[in-house]
Amino acid sequence: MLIFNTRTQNKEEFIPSEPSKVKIYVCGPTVYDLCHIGHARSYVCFDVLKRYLIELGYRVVHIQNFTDIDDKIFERARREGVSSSEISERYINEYFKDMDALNIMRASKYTRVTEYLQKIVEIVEKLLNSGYAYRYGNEIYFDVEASGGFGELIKNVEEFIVDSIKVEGKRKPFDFVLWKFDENGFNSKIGRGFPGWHAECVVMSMENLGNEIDIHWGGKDLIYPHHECESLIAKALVGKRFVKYWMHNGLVLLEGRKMSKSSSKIYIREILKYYPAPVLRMWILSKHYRRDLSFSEEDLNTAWKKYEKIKRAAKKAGDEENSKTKEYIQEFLSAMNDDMNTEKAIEVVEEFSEKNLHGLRLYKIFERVLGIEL
RNA sequence: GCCAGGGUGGCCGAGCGGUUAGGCGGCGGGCUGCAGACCCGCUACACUGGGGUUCAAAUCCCUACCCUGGCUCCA
Repeated sequence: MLIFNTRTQNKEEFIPSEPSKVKIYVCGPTVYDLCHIGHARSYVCFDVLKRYLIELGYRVVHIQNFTDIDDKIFERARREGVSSSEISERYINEYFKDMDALNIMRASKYTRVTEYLQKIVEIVEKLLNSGYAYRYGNEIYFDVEASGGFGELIKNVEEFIVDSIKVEGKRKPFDFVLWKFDENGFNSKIGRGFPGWHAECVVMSMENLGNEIDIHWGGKDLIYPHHECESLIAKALVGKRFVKYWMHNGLVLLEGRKMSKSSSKIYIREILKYYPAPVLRMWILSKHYRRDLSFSEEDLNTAWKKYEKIKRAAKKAGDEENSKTKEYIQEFLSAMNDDMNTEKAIEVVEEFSEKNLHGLRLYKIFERVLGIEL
C-alpha cells in the first residue's frame, strides 16, 4: 500500500517496522465540547485506514489520547462551576456516543493526559538534565535550537511566523512550554503546575508503543506546531526519529474557511438528526482524505443518493459472480492501495451498482473497509 | 516564505494519454388563449502561457504566471 508521508511529501510504500503488526498513535480531541464534523472527518478517515490495514492482514495496535488538561477545559469548568474532571469526563462520554454512532472502531487503548502526569514530569526532568530544556521564570521551556531545530515536517516557518510569535520570557522565540508552574496545578516532584501541550503525546505514544511507531495520524492543522514539536522532543529523548509515517487529514471548511476560524461549528449529532450515519460517512469518504472538504448540504444529499443506489443494488446482488466481479474488486483494492483513495473506491462500487453486476463479495468488502453498512 | 489544491466552452462542472460528460444559459420547435412548468431538437470542437515526452496530451514531465485554503485555539 502507498501512503503519503507528510515528512517526505511523497507517497511511499508502507512497510511497518514489524512484519505483520502496525503501531499507530492518533491525536485525539481536547475534551471541552461536543465533537464537530471536523472531528468526524479525522476519525472516520482514520477508521477506514485502520479497517483497510486489517483487511490487508495486519494486526493493528491503535493508541489514542484524550487531552483532558487544557485551558479551555478549565475555562468551561469555571463557567459552569464544576470541576475540570467533570467537564472532561462528560465530553469523553459524548465523544464515544458520537463515534459509536458513526460506526468507528474502538482504539486498542484510550489514554488521558491526567494518567501520565508523572511520566511527563520524568521526561521534563530528563530534558532539563540533558540540556534540551531550561527554566525561565515560571516556565520550563524546550530548547528548539539545542535539539537541532524544526524541519521534520515543515520548512522555513521562521521566515513567516517570527512576527506573530511571543518572544519575551524565553531564550528563543520558538522555544515552547513543557511545564508551567502554578499554585493551582498538579502536584509533582518538580513543583505544582501544568504540563505543556506537546510532551503529552510523546509520552503516551512511547509508553504504549515503544520508541518507534509506524503511523502517527492527526488533522493537518496539527502539523505545526504540535507534531513538529513532538518530533523534536522525541528526538531529544531517544536520539532518533520516532514516527515512520506521518499522516494528516484535510480540514472541513465552512463557507470556505476553516471551521475553527468561522464563528460557528457544526456538531456531529446535529448532522445526525437529518442524515443517517452511513450517509455522513459516505459524504466524508467521497473526497480524498488529504484534501479539504467543504461542508455542503447539497453534497450530503448527493452522498445520500449514492448510498441508496449502492444499497439497492447490494440488496439485489446475489452470491454468484462473473468475470467482472473480480475486476471491480481488484479496482476497489487498488484505489485503496493508492494512499487510501476512497473517492475512487466509492466510484468503482457505484459503477458496479449502476451496471447491476452480480457479486455480493464487492459489497461485503465495501461495508467492511469503508465501514458503511448497507 | 513554506505546504496543499486548483486554473476546462457565456457560467458551473466531470474527464486525468487516443473514443471530445452532464447541468445552467442561449436558440429553434411542440404543447398552450398568452406565458410558465414540461417535452423534442440545436448550439459550445473548450482545456492559463511557454517548453518537452509520445505515433497520440486537457490528461504525463519541466517552467512561468494567476486563484483558493492552511501555517503556536485547533481534527
